[in-house]
Amino acid sequence: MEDSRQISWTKFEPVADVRFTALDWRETMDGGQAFSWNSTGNENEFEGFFGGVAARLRLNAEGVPEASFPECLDARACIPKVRKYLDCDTDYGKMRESLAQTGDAAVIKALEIYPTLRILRQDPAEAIIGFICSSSKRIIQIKRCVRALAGRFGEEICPGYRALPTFERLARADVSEILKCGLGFRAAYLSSTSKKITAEKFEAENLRQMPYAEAKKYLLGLSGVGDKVADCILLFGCARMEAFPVDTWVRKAMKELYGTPDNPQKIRDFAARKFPDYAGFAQQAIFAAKRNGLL
DNA sequence: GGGCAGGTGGTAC
DNA sequence: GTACCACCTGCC
Repeated sequence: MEDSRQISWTKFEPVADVRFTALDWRETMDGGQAFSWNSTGNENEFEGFFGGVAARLRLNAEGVPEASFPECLDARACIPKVRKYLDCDTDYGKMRESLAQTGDAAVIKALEIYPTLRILRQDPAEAIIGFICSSSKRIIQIKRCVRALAGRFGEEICPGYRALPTFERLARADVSEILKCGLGFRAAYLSSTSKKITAEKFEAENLRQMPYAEAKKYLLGLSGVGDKVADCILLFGCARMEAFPVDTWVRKAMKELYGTPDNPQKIRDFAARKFPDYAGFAQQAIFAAKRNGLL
């Protein structure tokens, strides 16, 4: 984003008739769902990209999300994309009601703390890239990798602004080039996965339609994608609310809250039973609350 | 300066 | 099936 100041931006305008609390907004944009957003320094304002769109997103005084775009983009065409990205057309009421019906104290309290939390609808392909980078890394480091990959291999969206690269482009790249983006041992994973997807002509978008089990099985066949990363891709890249990514923090939190054994498979089974259909959304709320010391 | 991080894959029982 | 441990790199 270092060049972004050189381009001019359109006026901020509302994205949709939805509201976020400031806490929920920051949690949604900067809580580990996506890695392409960075704070602009202004309160509750982020700058980044998704798909072929670069944008600045912020919350206005009423809690309504607003967007601004580089002038080279057609803002009229971008607004609906942002609306979709923020999952504004999904009614979260039903999901929340279903989770409240479980009577689980932790999820009920977490949903009260985060009354307007949403799950971003990222591209599956972007989620695959982001979460392959994520293993054993902190969010700040993952963001750097993602930004470097875009800078080095991505198509230009606007001068100084690049999208995340396609798998075709990454498949052509030498691993040593990918390494320069700070991926470390994940560079080989990303290279191998890009080559596999390109060779098979697999469309990551298909993951959205595939049955959950089938989509997960496919993802597990990719290099650098294990259970946790596969579930992150399914939850944040395919809006599959039943996906329940189990990382070290979730393991700890689940043990504390429910006394679950320290076994990812058992934790997933437990969550699926406890929160039918929406385990992933429940986790996002519970885990955010836990991580921020609010639960 | 050593330990460890929002895991995965390979190997050894 | 389950239990380790190496793997890059950067930050504490």
